[in-house]
Amino acid sequence: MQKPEKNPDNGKHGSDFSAMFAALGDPTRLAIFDRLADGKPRSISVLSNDADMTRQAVTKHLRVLEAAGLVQNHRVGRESQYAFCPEQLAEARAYLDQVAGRWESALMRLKTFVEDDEV
Amino acid sequence: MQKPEKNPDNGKHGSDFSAMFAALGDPTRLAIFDRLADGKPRSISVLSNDADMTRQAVTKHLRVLEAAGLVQNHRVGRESQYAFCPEQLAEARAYLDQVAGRWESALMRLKTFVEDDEV
DNA sequence: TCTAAATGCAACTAAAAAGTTGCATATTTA
DNA sequence: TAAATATGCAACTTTTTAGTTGCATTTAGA
Repeated sequence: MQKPEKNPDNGKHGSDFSAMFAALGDPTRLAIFDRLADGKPRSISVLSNDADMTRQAVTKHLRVLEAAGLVQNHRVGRESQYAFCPEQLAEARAYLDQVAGRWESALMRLKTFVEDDEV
Repeated sequence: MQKPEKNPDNGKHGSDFSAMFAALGDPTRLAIFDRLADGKPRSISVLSNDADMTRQAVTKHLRVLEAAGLVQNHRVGRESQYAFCPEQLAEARAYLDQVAGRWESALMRLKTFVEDDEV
């Protein structure tokens, strides 16, 4: 069987969100993101100190988080500080809320249907 | 520089959540998950019909979602139906809410600090 | 100014993920 | 029962990701 290639449409639902979830989908990155949630910006060196990997690896992770819009970077002196960035987090939450909402609605419709059927 | 290996501790924060985010971090999987949120179980064939890839690829994606606890599977006759599973979604939402809460608290403390300083 | 600290860049390796293909098996249904 | 449908398993290729290493550059400080 060959590659089907059916969908000529694009855009729609949460296809954009997958990149953000992917960014959070690595334990190291999630740990960094979690840590930065206290609002204090931290340099690459500081963030590397308690990671079990090299500074370069941490740098790459930070760039992935930055590309996903989850953290922001700005250079101060010789160091590069990364800080929490709440907008994308809000988007992710809104998306998951929306999915959960659809699920709840579906449940509700089912319940109503069953009740109507029982009368 | 060698592998640092600093952290002998384990567990704590959101390290478990990274697997779930990783499961949602693929566009195909997120699309499937999103689609199943209407509560209707669907067979592998049905889900494969509008994916631009083979049935086997979709099967693998479904197993990843299942391993993450995001969907459930049960065999009916010759077909294998996958259905939405809300528990893990709730966990993800709760986790993101908690992170957002920490961020808000940090903001609040900063605001208070600045105001106190201005008096 | 000379050195140490913080980072960047590029090339590389290794491992995991995504996807395909071919074939076998179970289940409907004509 | 024979054909068609739905799936499973295993081997394989390709692409991406995670991580390291070596070296160059920039900045802070003694």
